[in-house]
Amino acid sequence: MAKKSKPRTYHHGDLREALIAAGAGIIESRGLAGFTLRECARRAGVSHAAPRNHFANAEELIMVIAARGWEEFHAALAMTADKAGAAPEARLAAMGLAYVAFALQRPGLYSLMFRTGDFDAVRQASVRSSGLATLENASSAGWRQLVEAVTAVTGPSPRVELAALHVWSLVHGLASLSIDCKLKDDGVRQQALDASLSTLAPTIRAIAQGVATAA
Amino acid sequence: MAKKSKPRTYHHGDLREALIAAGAGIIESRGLAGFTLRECARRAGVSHAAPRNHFANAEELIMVIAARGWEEFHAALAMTADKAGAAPEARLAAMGLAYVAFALQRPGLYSLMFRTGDFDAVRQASVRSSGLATLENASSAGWRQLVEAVTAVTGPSPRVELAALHVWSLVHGLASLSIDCKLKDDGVRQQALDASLSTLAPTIRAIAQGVATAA
DNA sequence: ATATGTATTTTGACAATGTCAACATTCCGT
DNA sequence: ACGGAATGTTGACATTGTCAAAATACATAT
Repeated sequence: MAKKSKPRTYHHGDLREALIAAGAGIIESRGLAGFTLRECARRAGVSHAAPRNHFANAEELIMVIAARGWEEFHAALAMTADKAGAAPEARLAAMGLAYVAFALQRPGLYSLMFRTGDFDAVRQASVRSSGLATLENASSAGWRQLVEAVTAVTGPSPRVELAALHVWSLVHGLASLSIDCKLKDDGVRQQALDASLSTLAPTIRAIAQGVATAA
Repeated sequence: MAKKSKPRTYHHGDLREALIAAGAGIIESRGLAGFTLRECARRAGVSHAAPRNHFANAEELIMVIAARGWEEFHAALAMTADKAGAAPEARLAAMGLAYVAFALQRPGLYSLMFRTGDFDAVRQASVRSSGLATLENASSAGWRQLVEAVTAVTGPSPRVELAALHVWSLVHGLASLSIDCKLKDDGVRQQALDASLSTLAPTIRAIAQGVATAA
């Protein structure tokens, strides 16, 4: 009498994953504001207090979902980086495109990933939630990935991180503006993204070298 | 028996403004997640259902607070633009600094302003809430302001809006990353902002002209 | 294989919240 | 001064997150 096709470990199949999936679905369709622990339980076919055995509170489940988002995100970017050739500039541009594409394909998840979370409250209760440690791991792994791609373009420099931050701000800003409906037109967004990415290489070289580009 | 020192118009002083102020205070201190209509009422010293006479629902009050945020934001940027000299590049850089400064000084309000809101649901009930129309007004006024400042640097071009979008993405991205704690170090942020702004002029000229900058 | 302990789930409860309807109070124009 | 309209209060209801206690299914030791 498990849910469907998962006569897994215990009583009900593995509820933990079911709850994560349910929560992710809610967040994708209705956004974080529509997230409800009881609705997750309903979708998983269990009683309203069942989630408590797997997550100390609602916030913890949300954080685990965010961590999964980071993992997926990181994996998508890594795949893009692999597929793209070795040409540094093209690779960086491809990653920028993939970045924004991911954000627009899963706006709810992406927004959640960047939400100011109550990390401390969660760490306190995160002994059992193995997925939580990966949140900062996946996040910082993505950052290293970006720094690497930028370094390939600029060459080594103590200011590479500033250049990488420039790139990150640019793509994150464009993605956020698009998601938050401040930028509605798809065509304009595509043009803006292309334009920004095509001018990226000289800019980050200038930042890495610590001088302004020549006008 | 009004609240404190405002024997204003009606029964209780003007509750509308008191609720807006209370809500803004909550959002600044505890974030949008900590916002509660009943807490607003408490802070204003009225009963829990009193807000209903001024706002159809909680969302409407939130939207009005966001609209006020946009007005303040727009005013702050306009003042900066006025103070800065006529030199286009310096003016644009000053606006960028002011932009990020505002976002960091009022992170709760700034985040709220960029939240994906349920505009339609509010418009439906926004007959009486005069402040709501200003939300999109102030937002688009800020946009025009930015396009103008960018045009002053690039000269007129059909692609000016793409360049302006580049600038907006950059500062919004940096501000968002800072607020969301993905960028913790203040010194690094300041350096990154300086670096990005100092390379801005050539980049947006390149975008406006539709060609990549020379490497 | 059976008994016992443990992990998991359910049930029931409580406080807090948003929203509504009915009622009470205050204000304003006539 | 009076009556209607604006404003505020009270009480209620459904929903939610969280907790404690009881009930259930599983796993392991014997």
